[in-house]
Amino acid sequence: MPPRKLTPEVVVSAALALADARGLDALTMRAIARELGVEAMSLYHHFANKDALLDATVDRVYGEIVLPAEGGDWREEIRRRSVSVRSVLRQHPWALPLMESRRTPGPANLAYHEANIACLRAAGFAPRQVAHAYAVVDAFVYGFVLQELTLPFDSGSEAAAMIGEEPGWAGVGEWSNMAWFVENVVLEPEYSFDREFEPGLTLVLDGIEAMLARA
Amino acid sequence: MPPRKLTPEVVVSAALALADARGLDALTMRAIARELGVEAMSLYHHFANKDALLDATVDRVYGEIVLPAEGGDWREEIRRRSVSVRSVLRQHPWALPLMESRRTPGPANLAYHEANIACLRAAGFAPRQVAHAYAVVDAFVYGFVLQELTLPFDSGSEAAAMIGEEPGWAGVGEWSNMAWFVENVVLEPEYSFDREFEPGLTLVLDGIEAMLARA
DNA sequence: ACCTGAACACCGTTCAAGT
DNA sequence: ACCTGAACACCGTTCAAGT
Repeated sequence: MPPRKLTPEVVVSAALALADARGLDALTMRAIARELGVEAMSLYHHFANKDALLDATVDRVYGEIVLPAEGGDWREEIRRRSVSVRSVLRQHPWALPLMESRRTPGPANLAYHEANIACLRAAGFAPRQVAHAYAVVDAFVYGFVLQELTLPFDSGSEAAAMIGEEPGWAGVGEWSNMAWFVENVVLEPEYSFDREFEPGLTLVLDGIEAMLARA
Repeated sequence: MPPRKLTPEVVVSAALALADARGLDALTMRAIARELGVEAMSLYHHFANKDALLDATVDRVYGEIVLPAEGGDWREEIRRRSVSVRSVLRQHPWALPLMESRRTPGPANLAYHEANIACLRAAGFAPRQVAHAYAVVDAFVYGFVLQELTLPFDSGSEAAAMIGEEPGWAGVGEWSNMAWFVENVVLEPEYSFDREFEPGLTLVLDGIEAMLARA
């Protein structure tokens, strides 16, 4: 790495690239510094400590999310930004675990919240309706990604391989219902957990629409 | 700590208690051993490495979840287990971040999946309907807890305190919509993010019911 | 102002040694 | 079989020192 001038932005970029390439465990102060051709202690001139650097790195990830527009069709806007959240978190799978521990929202995080509230408010949602809608959509989106990232298999074929390994896994008895599920869903050639996202999101958006209609 | 006979179960109990008391960062092999009146290296006689110990500890948390019964009203069963998942994860706030990184489900985790599938199957769900319902409910529940644990404030009064600290936070301009939201929702005396759980869960369960009706 | 290098108090884990 | 103690290669972070 050429010794570019060290700024917080440059440090965060290096941290992001390192985490993407080698995972969260590899994200050490020494490793980030090495990537920048500098000593670990130099980073402390730009960030109070590692936590502050992680806060800034997480906020950079927030900055990649496509924000909903104010004044458009709220359903389409929220749908698009939900797809974007998922896509960003899949590009940086180390980021979600990190987000849970940070409690000091950065500017991009705040801008994200601002845009979402603005979108729903402009669409005529009452304050309480914004609270309900926002909570349930975000819960679904974050929770779905969390499941995706944790899943021990990505597709039917990988699941089949996993079952092949576990001796007697699909055997009747203790886990007969899982066996039934695997056989009739997971092993279907067109199955992929991925595909549960769209119908789930639609279900949630339908629910919000129904809530509006009731009011 | 009296030097009880060391077994995997005893070690996991110590790890759980330590994490509950002092958080995930305090959960080191040395600290767990100290709690048991033993040396760090003794733990390696019962677990291959720290990861294996964490796997077992996470599985113990899964074991605390109240499982849905097979044959009851699926809505009530799933509702109750969802409330239980949330309650367990709030008792062990360090567990959720940990779950994301573990990819080898333990026996309690498998039993949890088995019971959920059994419940929906017994209620007459087709395989594909089980997949949809399960994905969307779990996404909502895990995602909601994730938001709860990450939230920088727990109640309106804490939010008010936070806003008081940030100079010009509620000022118009850049974050006017957040200001509107805080004023009209967060600062309402009866508001608490907690309360979004029940309506959100109801919305999701209603959506599943509607899906069944359409089939 | 910005970066360094040695040092400190920690980690997880190895290995050979004790009982 | 089960536990120990020293050691190794790491951490984040301090501090005093360099430019």
